[in-house]
Amino acid sequence: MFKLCVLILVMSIDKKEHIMDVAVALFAEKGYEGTSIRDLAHEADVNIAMINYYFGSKEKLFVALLESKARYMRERIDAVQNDASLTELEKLNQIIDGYVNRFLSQPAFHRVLQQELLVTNREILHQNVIELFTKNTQDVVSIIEKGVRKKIFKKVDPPLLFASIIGTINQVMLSRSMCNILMNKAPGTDPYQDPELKKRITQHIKQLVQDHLLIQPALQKQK
Amino acid sequence: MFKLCVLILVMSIDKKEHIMDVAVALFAEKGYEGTSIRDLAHEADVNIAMINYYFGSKEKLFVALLESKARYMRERIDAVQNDASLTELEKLNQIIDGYVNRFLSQPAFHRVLQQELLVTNREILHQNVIELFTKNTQDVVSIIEKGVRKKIFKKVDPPLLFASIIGTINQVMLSRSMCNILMNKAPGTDPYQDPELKKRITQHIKQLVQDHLLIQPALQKQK
DNA sequence: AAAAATTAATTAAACGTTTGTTTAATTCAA
DNA sequence: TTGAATTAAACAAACGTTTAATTAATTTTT
Repeated sequence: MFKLCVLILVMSIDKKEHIMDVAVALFAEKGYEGTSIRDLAHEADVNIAMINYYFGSKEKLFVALLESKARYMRERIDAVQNDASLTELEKLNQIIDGYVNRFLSQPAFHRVLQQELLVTNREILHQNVIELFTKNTQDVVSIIEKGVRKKIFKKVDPPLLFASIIGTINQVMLSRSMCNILMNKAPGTDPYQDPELKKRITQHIKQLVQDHLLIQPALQKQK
Repeated sequence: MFKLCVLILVMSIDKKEHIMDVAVALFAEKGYEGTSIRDLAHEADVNIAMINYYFGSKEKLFVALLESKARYMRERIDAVQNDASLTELEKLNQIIDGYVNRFLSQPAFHRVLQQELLVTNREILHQNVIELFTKNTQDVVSIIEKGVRKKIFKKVDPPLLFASIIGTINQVMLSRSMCNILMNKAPGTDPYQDPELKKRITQHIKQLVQDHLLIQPALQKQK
């Protein structure tokens, strides 16, 4: 009874968004192809026809969903990059903070994105995400290279270091049960809710990057 | 004409394996749900009914495929772990070599595995892979912890360091185009064929881990 | 302000495809 | 001649989508 009331309230605000929210959750759980419109309609408590009425088709719903939620990805690194008052390491640290925050704040959507990237065939998203990723990679790489030129950083493999940063976060988010194992939590719980997790991940990555980059880590630590 | 001959030759050796090989390639490209039995039959040049004749069902084919190919994952770390003649760092280095070799040697199957892990719903594989992953995580973690106790390693976050190792490889293999960007290659080429890639990844990860773990990296390097 | 007209939202039912699977007949090999 | 391998055809179920009818909301007219 209470659930019904909440549902009606939520739906009255914006039915389209309600459908999209349910879609993200279902796609994350079953995959895009694995989720039928009937599943979605039932779970969102709307008629099957409403989905095509609002979005046109299943694929268009998917695209709408991506464009709506992917905005949090588009926030570029420009701001950080052009801030002259920051050292290269500080820039990297801020970028790490940004990625961890964004990725962990929307685990379901993140999962949908990852799924889509692993399906080479479907071109809808691939192109867009790749493009964004290219830009981000180049930005981070150029920051690292600048640090290397300044002799602040050791000579490293910049693109692969970027892969390590992103890859660490992705790995933690790959599977809920995997995350629970990594975090030494009970198998059933939802690890992404824990604010401690975010802190732990950022700390680890920052330390990892710092150790890898700085020529005299001991000295830097003291400052 | 030549292609047809090769196909017949390959099929005559073992038709079941031929179907499974084509299935891995298709699943990797389109996903399990996105690949129809008709797709698969056409691509493998066999009758649709043959797939059910050999495997019983689409799902059983999938399980057979996983069990057949996943063996390369099951090769445990025991051998390395119990070798007393190796230092903790050397053990980690060997483990890194092992993961990079195994993951990069079968990129298509690796992609299928990753896809499956991202689908929370389907339980077929999840349980098995999780179980294996747990064991491997614990093994690597205990090696790191031993190094910490021996005061060879700094006090780090062992499970997250493991996540960084695996995550880096996974990140590189997430998308062919992404890998080409990371490797600064032409967009069309297949990066996983390049033997230089394997070398570069292992080198990077080993250096990353070493920098993160060793208390005096400068001294260690000289030895 | 009430009634009528118009537009939007919602529904159940049916549409044509495609899905995985099975059948029954046929070819092949032992 | 017997059993396995292979085929084309048909199967029911599920898929995304559309239709036509109905209800709700909004605007226009009186």
